[in-house]
Amino acid sequence: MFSIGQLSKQTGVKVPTIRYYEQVGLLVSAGRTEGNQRRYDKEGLERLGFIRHARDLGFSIEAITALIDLQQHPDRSCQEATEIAQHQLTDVREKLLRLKALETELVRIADGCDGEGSSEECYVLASLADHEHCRGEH
Amino acid sequence: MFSIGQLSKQTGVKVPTIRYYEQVGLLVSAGRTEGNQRRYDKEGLERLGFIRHARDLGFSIEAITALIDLQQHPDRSCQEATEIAQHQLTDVREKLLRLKALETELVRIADGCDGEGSSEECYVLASLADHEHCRGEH
DNA sequence: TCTTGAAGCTCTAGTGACTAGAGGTTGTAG
DNA sequence: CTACAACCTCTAGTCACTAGAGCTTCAAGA
Ligand SMILES: [Zn+2]
Ligand SMILES: [Zn+2]
Ligand SMILES: [Zn+2]
Ligand SMILES: [Zn+2]
Repeated sequence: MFSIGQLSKQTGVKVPTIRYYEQVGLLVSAGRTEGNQRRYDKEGLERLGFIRHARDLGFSIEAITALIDLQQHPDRSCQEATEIAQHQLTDVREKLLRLKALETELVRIADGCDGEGSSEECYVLASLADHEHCRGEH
Repeated sequence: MFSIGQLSKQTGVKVPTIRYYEQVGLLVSAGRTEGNQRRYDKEGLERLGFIRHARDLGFSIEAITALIDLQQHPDRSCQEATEIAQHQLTDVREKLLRLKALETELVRIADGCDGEGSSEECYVLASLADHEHCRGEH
């Protein structure tokens, strides 16, 4: 049995975050001591590892809840799991596209001024004031 | 003079968002009617355009506040403006790197299962359970 | 057995940048 | 003059935590 602190150390998830996961129904402790402290077993440790890894990959709490739910029913089809993963991939790709567009514009904007003039004639400020300066959409 | 709704239409910023910008000190109306409704002048319209564009480029409210502050003092050096832009660019690039790593792993994960098996033997779930499956860091 | 202090507990509130809704008031076109 | 769209303020909700107050428990050393 592990205390919440030991769980935290082993997974790299902060203690208040673990309590938060319990609050939203993602991870319940195996039980409590007489003094009301949480105790976890190996299963809890593994589940927190799963949560941690999925969060690191950007999955939402809601998605992770669904995935764990699926994991608890080994005989169910995993179709939903692939759908969730596909959705997450789509999401990441959309963000990538957006950020690439931003990067292009920001390079132009940031490199357009050496910061040695007055703010009146600053290319950074002028670029922000008018999207017409931009090369593309974003 | 424009009403808040007209300002909203011209800039594409929603009415409650404009009120929110006022609340955080970004955009104050030129005045109020007898009946307490906001009225904006051309300057307000331009400033909201600036805010909108900067937000679209991912700048934080705090950064935009500093940029507008600078804009109000045409004789000041624009060094801070370039610093803010550079910082934003760095930020975007960090996010890009992270998302690219995520994309790589998610492609592998999502393509690793056709969703037709049982959740027990699902590659998606197995990959989430163990970072060892991952090709790189993320 | 006692003491001490790290670690645990609950509860509330704050973060960023909005968004939604309730419940009431004003502006304006017909 | 009457409708009603648009406006007003205020509170609360979103997401995934994070911080802090004020208290209790656990475990190791004396
Ligand atoms: Zn400049
Ligand atoms: Zn632009
Ligand atoms: Zn599968
Ligand atoms: Zn991984």
